[in-house]
This record gives sequence, structure tokens and C-alpha cells, in this order.
Amino acid sequence: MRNLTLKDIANALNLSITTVSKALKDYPDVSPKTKAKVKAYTKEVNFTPNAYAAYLRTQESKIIGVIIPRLNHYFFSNVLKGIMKAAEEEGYMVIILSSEESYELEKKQIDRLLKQNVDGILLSIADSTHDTSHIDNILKQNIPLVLFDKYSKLSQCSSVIVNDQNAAFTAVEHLIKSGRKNIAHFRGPLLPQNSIDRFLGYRKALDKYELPYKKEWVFTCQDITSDEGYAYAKYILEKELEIDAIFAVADMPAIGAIKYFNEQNVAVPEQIAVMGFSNWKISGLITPALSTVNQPGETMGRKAFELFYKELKLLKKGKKVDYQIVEIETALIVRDST
Amino acid sequence: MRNLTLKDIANALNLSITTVSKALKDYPDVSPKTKAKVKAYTKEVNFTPNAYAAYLRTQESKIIGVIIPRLNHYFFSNVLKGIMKAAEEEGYMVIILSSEESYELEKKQIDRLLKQNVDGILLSIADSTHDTSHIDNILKQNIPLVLFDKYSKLSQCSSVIVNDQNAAFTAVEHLIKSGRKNIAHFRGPLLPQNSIDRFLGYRKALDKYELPYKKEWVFTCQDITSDEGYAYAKYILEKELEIDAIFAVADMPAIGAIKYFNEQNVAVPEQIAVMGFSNWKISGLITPALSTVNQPGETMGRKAFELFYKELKLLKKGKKVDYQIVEIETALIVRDST
DNA sequence: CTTGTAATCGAAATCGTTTTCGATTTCGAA
DNA sequence: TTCGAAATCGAAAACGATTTCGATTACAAG
Repeated sequence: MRNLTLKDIANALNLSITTVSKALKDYPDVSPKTKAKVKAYTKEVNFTPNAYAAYLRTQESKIIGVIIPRLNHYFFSNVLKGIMKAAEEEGYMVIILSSEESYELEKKQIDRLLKQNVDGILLSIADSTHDTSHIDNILKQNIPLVLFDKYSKLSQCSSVIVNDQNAAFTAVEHLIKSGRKNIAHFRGPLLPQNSIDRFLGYRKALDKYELPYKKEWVFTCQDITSDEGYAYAKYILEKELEIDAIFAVADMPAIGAIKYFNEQNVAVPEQIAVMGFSNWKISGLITPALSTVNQPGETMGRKAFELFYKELKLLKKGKKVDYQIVEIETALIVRDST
Repeated sequence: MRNLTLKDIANALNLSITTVSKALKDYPDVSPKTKAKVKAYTKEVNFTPNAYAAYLRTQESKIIGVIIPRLNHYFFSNVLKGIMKAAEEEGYMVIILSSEESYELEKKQIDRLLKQNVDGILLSIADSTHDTSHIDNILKQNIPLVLFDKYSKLSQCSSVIVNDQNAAFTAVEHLIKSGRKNIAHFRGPLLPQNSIDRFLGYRKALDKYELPYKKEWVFTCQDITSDEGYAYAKYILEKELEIDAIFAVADMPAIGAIKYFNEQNVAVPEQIAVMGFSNWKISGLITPALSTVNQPGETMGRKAFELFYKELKLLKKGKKVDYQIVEIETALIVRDST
């Protein structure tokens, strides 16, 4: 059961392939009458032109590629949802690839997408990515590129991000205003801009309220897992550090810490308050429910697609495209852990 | 900066397009010497044949489509991971679409994939899917189809599933053996085979141990959310139903129930035990940690791809393909909630 | 009855591969 | 030296759409 082709339609209607094609694309030089006839028939037999053949002429694949650092990650799943919904509305298909937080794999996946001739690439860079030559390479080929969430200050391209520094500042400020004075930070790895900015927000809040910054109260979560949070919480208790609040770079380490405190009957937030970041589904379900910062993933995804689409249209018209940085609003979510 | 073509390679090496193409695909009628020359050069300039042009001749897109009912769902994310890893190993790209548990959208997404000329479809059917004509339609077109997790007994096609009935039986048996006698069930919606089978496993365990089955102790979670679990837990307490254990169709409702019990200071598992299903990441992180049934998503995904790939190869050889049902092993995971 | 213009239509080239089949070359054996 | 088989190579026809540009038709004006 072969798929229908323009030729089949043309034969059935006693028209030329050309006319059928033009009728479907509303060319002005085919009469309204035949246009109607063609459209009615193609609808009846459920015909759509072969995507690959069309690509060969137009060089438009109607496919975009998305690379995320991790697959089973609540936040990125939400971003994907936003991207895919927006893409679907414009008739785009989405190919998703994962870099598994690896720089090498990220380069390879970009290569795969370029070979697939995608119309654009949406990328959230890996923690271990330390240079941007592979990204500049995409730009050089004149393929629309949009970075989201995990972006790079070095790349001259469109990005949709969150103001991590402000968000972190607000979160820590909330801890301070509720009376905490000894605030630890579970930070993320050293390279990504996000964990740098959240750390800077933490420091800024301390500075503003004249609280001392202690290097030994900053713990690095290399993989941003609950296990790391659990281990650091244990360390804090065992070393009897005088800490009355924790601001974590993400929800997972915060949840791990709460799990340990629950096991040890340390009252959260009475003895120690815990603040997360990202508002994962799970954070509202644990006991005590985790205070956190909402990071609207779906909105970010949609916006990222829209930026890509705008760039593509400019590119097609041969106009100059200049990149744009879109900042998405976050919101402090106060629950029971602070 | 246009991509290289066979023609460019041929010109550079003073060969014909044909020879270059054949050299790359190891045809016997090109000498080892020129093969080596071609391969060295293409590697040097990082050339790979245009995927769409190749499709036009071979009718193989090297793309598969995957449809899942929900995007941000821990279990399905894991399945996707398995699919994508396996696909990558064979040089396949994956297009992911979501049916959002809607029958109508599922039909539409299948249609989109067929129009895209994917080489195969991996599908987990939506809760609201009540007939399988759209699925049979894929089969009729001779396109490899593999169902995973949420399958249908009606469709004559390959599937990779879990023995839900046995798994549920084991879970409920565990509750019984730990002394529970009044076991409620938070079941899933009525249509999907999975929730039917888990319900049947629940009943079978009751029967075997001669515990009474009470219809009013079975609660239906239409959307399998934590909110539903929370609400039913509240109902159970308020109506003072004499229930000492809950077996939930999935982790989310179980977690919702535990959240409510925590709020009301009802001791889990002392006063009431709670058992989930699926082993989501989160279930090990709440307090008390949730007992559940592990459902190895990544393995299912990998197996699903492998089934597809096997079918495709048979199909290409013109051999008859008969479908296969692969059952993946589950494991009872006992934590603190039982 | 011409002629010119506008409205419709189609032939053919093109996109970049793959593959069939025929052409050419090589080389050992007679 | 000649012949024939085996080893190499390439021309050309697909695959299915898009689009340029030329051809045809219709019709009004002169």
C-alpha cells in the first residue's frame, strides 16, 4: 500500500502535476474552480505531499532538534512539553536528543542534528561544556539556534532564561526575613552559568543583610541529586555546624536533605529551614512540603520555539537576524519547609 | 555554507558520483584502492550522504516515531531513555509525540507519523482509547508497530509489557502476609488493560487468602494523580472506613494518600499501610519511603526498539513477520510504608 | 476579423541519492 | 597476439515534490 503522490492526484483529476502542486499552495495562476476541485479531492483521499521530496527542493525539513542534558528530569520534561506543543501548532516535528551532561556527547548530538538537516536547534548545554566552538559552528552555518535555561554568556545567540541571580536572591532573602541567620548553600557544579548565578544571588542576599559568608558552608552538588543533599545534611549534623537554613541549587538536593532530617527527627523548618529551586512536582508532595522557586518550564519551551521560528522566517526573507535574550519570570513559592 | 554532496566528492577525486556512492556502501564492484581513497577523503571532510535524498530512493527514513500518553511522567521518561539509547546505537532518530491520554489526539499523532514516513511506530496507548482501528491501520500499511506498557489485547502486534496481574498479586500478598486484612484498592480508569490487570491481581490475592472483596473499598483514580489519592485518603478517614492497607494502581495516588495521612498524624504503616506501583524516583524520597513494584522502564524501551528493529529487517527481506509479546520482570520493593 | 492582454495551464529542470545495466579496462590463458 | 572472463567504472533513470518559464486559451478592443 504505497502512499499517494502528486502524480496520482493529477491523473485522477486529469490535470498536470504542476497544477495540482500549485493549487495546493494557492498559487495565483490557477483558477479558483480547479483549486477547489484539487483541494476537495486531496482532502477526500487524505493526501499530503511527501515531506522528504519537498525537502529536496525547498531545503526545509520542518523538523527541529532539541538537545537536553538529561531525559528523566521533571523540569526539562516540562520544557519539552512547551516546545512540542508550540512546534505542533506550526506543523513542526521535534527530534529530541540527550547529552547526558557530557560535552563530548553534546558535540556529537549537534553533529547528528546537522546531518539530519534540521531547520533549527534548541539547546540546553551540559554541565561539563567548557567551550562553545561547537555552538558557534551551528551559528556559522546560519542555522537558527536557541539556548534555553542552561545557556552560555559567551555565545552570541538567542536564549530564553530565568534571572537566576534575582530568583536566588529572593529565595535567600525570604529565609533571612523569616529570621534565619546561618544559611548554608548547596550549590551546583562550577561551570554552568545557572549555578554560578544562583550562588551569586545567595552571596548578594547575605551581603545586603550583612550576614557573614562562610566558604565552608557552601557545598557543591556535582550531579544535583538527592543523595548529595542527603550526604551533606548528614555532614552538617555530624559536624554540628551551626546552620539554621539551607538554600539548595535545586529541589533534589533539598529533598535529600529533608529526608535525612526526617530520619533524624530534626524538625524542618523549626530547627533548620530548607529551600529548593525549580518547583518539581514532587516538592509539594513530601512532608514537610518544600518551599522553592517556580521555574515555568512549559513557558520557557514555548518561548524557545517561538524565538527559533521568528529567526527562521527572517532568515528565509534574507533579512538580518539579531539575537534576543528573553527572561522568564520566576515566583517564590513558600510552603512548609521554611 | 552549503553541505557537501556526492558530486563534490566525485569532482574532488576525479571519480563519478556512482563510484563514490558505491565505495561508501562497500559495493563489490569498486576496487579496494579507490574505496580507501573515497573513505579517507569523506572522513577528512566529514561527509555523510543527505538523509532525505537517500530516503527518496530507499524509502527508509531512519526515523521512528514514539507516542506516549504523557510527557512529564517519570516512568515514560525512562522508557524513552531506553528507546533513544537503543535507537542511537542503530543510527536511528526518534520523533516523540504525546497523546495526552486522548484517543482523538492519538489518532492524529499516528497520522502525523505516517505522513512523516517513519520506519516504525512505538506506541503506548491512551487511557481513553476504546477501539483499535487506527492501530490496525498502521499494521495494514505494513509498518512495524510495537506497543509498550499500555497495550491492547485486541491488536495483533508485538508488545512489551509487564505482567501486571502477577505483580499486583505479589504486592497485595505482601500486604496480607504482613498482617493486613482490610485492604482497599485505588484503581486506575476502566479502559486500560493495565488497570484492569492490576485490579484483577488485587482480587486474586484477596480470593487466595480468603479475604472479603468489598466493592466500596475500590476507588477509581481517573487521572492517576496524587490529588486523587489525597482525596480518597481523606474520604476513608472521614467515613471511618475500617481499612488497614491501601494498594494503589500507581505511585502518585499512593503518595497523595501518604501526604494526607502525614498531615493528619495517621501513622504509616502502623495504622495504615500504603503500597504503590511503578517505583518512581520520588517514592524512595518521601517519608515514610513508599513500598512499590519496580517497573524497569529503560529495559522496556530498549526491548521495544529491538522488537521494531527485528521486524523491520524481516520486512526488508520480504519474510513473514509474526508478532511477539515480551514480558519484562517486575520486582517487589519493600520500603517503610508497609 | 485581427491583435493584444490577461488568465490558465504544463513541460521540464532541479534537489542529492541509489541502483541497474551497459561500457571499458585488465590480465591470464591459449 | 588474440580472446574471453573478471574486475572496475559511469551514464542514466528513478524517487516525489517545487518552480521557472514558455505555451495555450479566452476575450475584449480596434
